[in-house]
Parts: sequence; C-alpha cells; structure tokens
Amino acid sequence: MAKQMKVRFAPSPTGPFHIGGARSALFNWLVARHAGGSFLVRIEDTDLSRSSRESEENIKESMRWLGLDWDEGIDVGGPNGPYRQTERLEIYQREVQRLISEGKAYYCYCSQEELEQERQEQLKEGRTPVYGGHCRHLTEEQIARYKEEGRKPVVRLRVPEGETIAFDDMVRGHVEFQSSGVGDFIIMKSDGIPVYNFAVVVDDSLMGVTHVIRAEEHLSNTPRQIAIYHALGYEVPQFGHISLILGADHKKMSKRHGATSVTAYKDMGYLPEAVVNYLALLGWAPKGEQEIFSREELIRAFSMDRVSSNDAVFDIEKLNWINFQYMKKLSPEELLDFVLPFLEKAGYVQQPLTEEKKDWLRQVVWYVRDRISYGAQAPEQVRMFFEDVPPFEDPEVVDILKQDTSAVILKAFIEALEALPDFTEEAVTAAFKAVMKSTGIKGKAAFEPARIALTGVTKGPGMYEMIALFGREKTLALLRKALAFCKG
RNA sequence: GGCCUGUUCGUCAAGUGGUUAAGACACCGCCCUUUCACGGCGGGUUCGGGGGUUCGAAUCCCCCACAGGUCACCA
Repeated sequence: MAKQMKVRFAPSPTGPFHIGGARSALFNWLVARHAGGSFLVRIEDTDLSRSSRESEENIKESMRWLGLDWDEGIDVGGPNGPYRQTERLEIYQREVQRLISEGKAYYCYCSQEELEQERQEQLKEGRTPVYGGHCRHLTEEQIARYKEEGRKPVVRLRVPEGETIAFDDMVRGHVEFQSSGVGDFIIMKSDGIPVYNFAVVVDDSLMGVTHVIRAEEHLSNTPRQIAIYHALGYEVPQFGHISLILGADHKKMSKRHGATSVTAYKDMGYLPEAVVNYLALLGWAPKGEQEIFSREELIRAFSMDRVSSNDAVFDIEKLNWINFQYMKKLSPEELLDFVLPFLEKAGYVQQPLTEEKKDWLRQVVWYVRDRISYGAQAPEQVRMFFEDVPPFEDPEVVDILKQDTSAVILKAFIEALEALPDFTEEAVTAAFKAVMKSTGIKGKAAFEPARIALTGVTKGPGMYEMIALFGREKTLALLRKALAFCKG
C-alpha cells in the first residue's frame, strides 16, 4: 500500500498573511483533502529579525477564516513536533554535525567581504555566482589561524561537481539543473542557525512530507534542497511549483498593488468561501464550465494536473463577481449580520438595536442587495436612508426641478401621500399611479423630480419600496423641500 | 549577466496534430425597467515573432523576442 500523502504549508511569519500564501495553502489543503491525505502547518521563523508572533497569529487566524484546517502542526500538535523552526535548532545542529563527520559538509571561514568580492568578479565575467570552494580543503594550521583571527565559521554543503540534478515537477514536468551552478552553499549561518533550505529539507524529511507544493519562486531552490536530501540520505519528495500571482501591471503582487493580505479582504467584506473559490480558479481550471464551487465541490474536483504553469494576474473584478454570487445566497438575516459592521463603521447605526429597527434594517439592506458586491460597498448604497439629501446644485438636477411639470407632480404626490392611511409599498404605488393618471404627467417627468427630491440624484433602486422604507414623515418632508426649491 | 520557468481575447482560462479556438469576468450593443443596478440576449481580427516537421499545426522541433523567478550568513 502506498504511503499516505502528506502535504504542508510552511509560511514565514514576517508580515500579514499574503493572498499568494493563501493560495499556496489552499492548493495544499485541497490536494490533501482530495486524496484523503494529511495537511501540516509549520512555521519557518529562522529569520529572527523579521519574524514575529503577531504575524504568526495573523496567518493562523486567516487560515481559519478561510476554513483551511490542518491535521498536524502548530497549535494542533502531532508526533513530529515541535512545529516552529526556532524550537528545532538542536535537530538541525545534530544533522549538520552528522554531515560534517561524514565529510559531506565543512566549515568555511571566508568573510562576507571576501565572498562579496568573489561574487562581483564572477558576475563581471558573466558567470553564475557560486562559492569558489576556498575553504573546501583547509589544513589544521589554516583553521587555527582563522580561529585566532576570531573568525566565526559557517557550514557549507559539499555539493558534488559535474552532476545533473533533475526532478519531475507536478506542474512543470521534467526540470534539470547543473550542480556546477549551485556550488557549495551555506547550510548553517555563523550564529548556529540553519539556513532556510536546510531547515526545510530536514523538517520535510523528518515530518514525512511526501509532496511539496509551493510557489514558483522556490523552483531554483529545489536543486539545492535535492542536494541536501541526497547528502542526508533522505528520500526526495514530489515537488509542485505553482505560478505566482501578479498585480495588474504584471509584477509580483506587493503592497503597492493595494490589498494583498487576507485580512484586508476580510475587512473589505468578502466572504471566505468567495475568496477560496476565486483563489482556486486562479491557476487551476476545472474540467467543465462551472465557476462557483462549494468547498466540497472544490475538494472533489481539484487536481494538480489541471494547475497551470503560467503566472496569473489578480483580477479584483472577478473576485467581486464571485463574492456577489455568494452574497446572493445569504438570507435577509445573514445579509444584515454580514453588512452591519460596515453600517456601524459608517456611523449609520449604533448598537444595541431594537427588534423594530433591526427589522427595518433588514429590509433596507435586502432592498439594495443586488447593488453590493462586497460588504464595504453597503454604506454608499443605503446612504439615502441615513444622510441628508445633498443640495440641488448639479445643473442636470436643477434643470429637472425647474421644469413646469415638476412642481405640479410633486405637489400632487404630496397631497396623495398625505391622504394615505397605510404607508405600505402597495399603497404608495397605487397613489403614485393615480397621481400620474390624474395629472397626465408620467414616465421620466414624474419619476425624476420625485427621485431627486428623495435622494438628490437621478439614479437608484426602485422608488416605491424606498418610499415605504423611508416612511411618511421623511418622505413628505423631502418632497416639500424639493417643491419649495421648484417654486423658489 | 548566468541559470530556471513561462507566453491562447483587456483578465482568468479550455484546448495535447484536423474545433466555426469553449466558458467566465470586464467591455460594447439590444431587451427588460421611471433611472441605475439585477436579469436575459447578442457582439469582438485572441494562439508573441520567425523558421522547420506534416496533407494539415495553438498543439511537435529549432531560433529569436518579451515577461517573471532566482543567484544572501532572507525565507
């Protein structure tokens, strides 16, 4: 029986959880859930100066928000812990010592200045910058001298020369590198902390990871890591390098492209299922023509052989459309709950809410639901319920109000509404229709002045329903004010 | 600069030697509608360029161009 598949997501906690990282995590998660394998999360915090617990928390919180649960790793534990690299230092040191004693790694005393100089020379000659091997075969005397100088050594891997390092990538197919382009690279820094490539290999091996699915930026690290697997005598896993997410300018997504963190999308009022759905479609193509996938459907349909190898531009418009599709599925109660924080932030409502107010809000929000793609768009769509009508200044608006028919129809509307016993949508509709018939003013000439009176603009959702939601008092006050403007 | 990866509508993409080159978002037009939005219907010189191979190439091969990634005691 084949070994159970184990995949992992191993972020560095060096900032807010990036949308690209989320996609890597998602693909791993989908692969694991599809195959009935397990999903591990490990924290790669060996860069002491840039790592923070705050970032780690943000990553975990974001993953939970997206619904990407993991079976082993940080927080949930497991048989291969600890799952934070800074807590695994002895393990790396032990493995490094093993390599040194086996002659597969060695101490290097070259200073950073010396290395930099070497690098510059190679670059100038148009060659791949690799370590020249100065410390590959040091004598006891040389070592003693270096120590006397107070030099702190790093440890380098002895990479076999003249070899071809090849692997079959799940996304890219057969990929080859020459070991001469790799050189003896550093596996442990002079402070005794292993370098990323080394820690990754040790952890993935010891933790039993079978498939390494990560972003393409790691593709050129892979030959180095394979060299480490070989030196350590561990089995090399399957690799799959997924493409990068680019901004609209086709550059790698970064801060200047606006929202790049998962938290930012959460805060803008995107639904986690929608973000997951969109991210899945970015770089992966399902077989049929379906676009909207539930979590279960994604798990069932997902496979690495339909992951595309070219970079993908992040398209917020498509995300908006997908989010809109998911928002349409919400019930009035769910929609209000979802949108309420944005209304609060806009200062439109304040907790606690009476049942009556809540009921009204539910109707208001439901009324504008097909104009909202994501939560943060809600306030501007309901502003007429909470803010004063802007002054009539726009020439187009003034023009309409100054038409002769405008005053006539507004006056008639006011009278009809005043006489209305119930201020329901049906009653309001009937009253308006009657007025249009009696005055002979209809269509734009009837609706535009009324709409302007009530909202200040010529565009917006259905008017009868809005009037019913406004209520008698507000509606009449606004109509009278506009009528006064018409005459004045 | 070296190495690696990539290049099908504006964007995500299907496509694996013979298709009218799917579909979705966006865009444009029409319909619906008091308006806008929603919804419905319809539209668009899309295979980076050049050579091959082949009866036939988006699909296979070579060259070029462009883009991205990477070459740290970062991950």
